[in-house]
Amino acid sequence: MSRLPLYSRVLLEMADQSIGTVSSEQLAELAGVNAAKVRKDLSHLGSYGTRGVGYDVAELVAEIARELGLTHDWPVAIVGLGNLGRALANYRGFGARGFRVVALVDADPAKVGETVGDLAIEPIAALDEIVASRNVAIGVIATPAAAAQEVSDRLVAAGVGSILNFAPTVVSVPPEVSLRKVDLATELQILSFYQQHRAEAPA
Amino acid sequence: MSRLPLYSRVLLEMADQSIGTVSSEQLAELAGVNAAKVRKDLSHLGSYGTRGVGYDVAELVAEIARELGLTHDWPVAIVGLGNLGRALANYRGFGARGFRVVALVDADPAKVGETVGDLAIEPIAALDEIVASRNVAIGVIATPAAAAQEVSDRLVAAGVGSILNFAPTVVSVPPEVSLRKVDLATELQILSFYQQHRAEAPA
DNA sequence: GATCCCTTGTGAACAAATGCACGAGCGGCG
DNA sequence: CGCCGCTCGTGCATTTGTTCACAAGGGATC
Repeated sequence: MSRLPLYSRVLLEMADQSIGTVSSEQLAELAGVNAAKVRKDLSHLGSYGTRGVGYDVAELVAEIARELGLTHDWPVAIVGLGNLGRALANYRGFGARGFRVVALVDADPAKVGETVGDLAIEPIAALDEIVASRNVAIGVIATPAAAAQEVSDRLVAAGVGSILNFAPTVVSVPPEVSLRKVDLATELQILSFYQQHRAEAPA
Repeated sequence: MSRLPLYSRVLLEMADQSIGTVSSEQLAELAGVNAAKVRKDLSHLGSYGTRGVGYDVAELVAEIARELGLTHDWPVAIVGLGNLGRALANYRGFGARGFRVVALVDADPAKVGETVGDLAIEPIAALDEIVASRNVAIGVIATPAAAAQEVSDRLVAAGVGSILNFAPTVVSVPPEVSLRKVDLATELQILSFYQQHRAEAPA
């Protein structure tokens, strides 16, 4: 389920505060979801709770990390070093747990060679070689919309298994490749939608 | 529905190409969804299609824009001018359609006064006054996780109607305020999840 | 103006996700 | 050692969202 990362984060905070045990009720409260949902989600991982007591925080953190595949590093490549790409490259939380940015790629020859964070920007022609030699598993697309599909195709052809798309356009990938998208414009428009409807029909 | 922004984008591209009319089938293809879903979504806006022909692109664009509240500008304030906040402030697609960044706010006195894009960073103490005088409708939180809830509370207290949260933490808002979140870490972890499970159980 | 083709709009089947409610089982207390 | 209170795990009802299938209806052609 897609709520596991959320639980993971909450549980890590609890572990920092040396909290040893947590009930589904507390976890639900902190994660902003229903308690039954928490229990159902966690029961899919197997049975890690103790009736009458709750869940062991450390054990649950470990179990979720294992389920999410966070026990080993995933090499990440960022394609497109415009505003957003640079911000992502410098973003610390990125590498925080399990994700290591191992390559920055851009199509603009003027940018190639430039250093962002502690990596040099490489040309897109080298993409195949980079993905293969550094075992890149996840490709991040931060290019303009027009380039997104082609970059995606090249990443997939090079053997990337997952793509995170920030470009404001629909990209298609073969079914065996995972795709997630993050779209600022869409998010804003959804907020605008609610705002608009509140204005039209005030409570 | 949350698919309207997607349709809107596809339709705008079509309008650029001087395409006058579109069937639900075509639109579905380009948006990567089911044709029946497109029709059902659009039927919620009222009846704007012509049987046997399809939908008029220009008319549909206008109708969706109206529904989404994109016919007038929404003033946006960005709080937190770290890596991500700066990228957002410089992001052009932001202001592209209906969203105008009217204020940049940061808690760090060292940053106040600095110019990003064409706006000066203002102190967080001025938040109330800024929101009120500039009619800020949407607040964007790009602060560290620890500050997110407090910033959110202040934005809400100041009268903001919608919040877009980029900080990797759960923030709660009163029910009359809309909240969306964008969380890079979560997206990566979801990709990691699929990657992990593909590795465990290869097709 | 009648016929035919095409696409919409929608009712109904289907599927997925959510939430409730309660039985099962563990720990603590007397 | 038995009872009691607490919390997990889960079957079931309900809601929400998706998909199918088809009748209704517009436009073109003759």
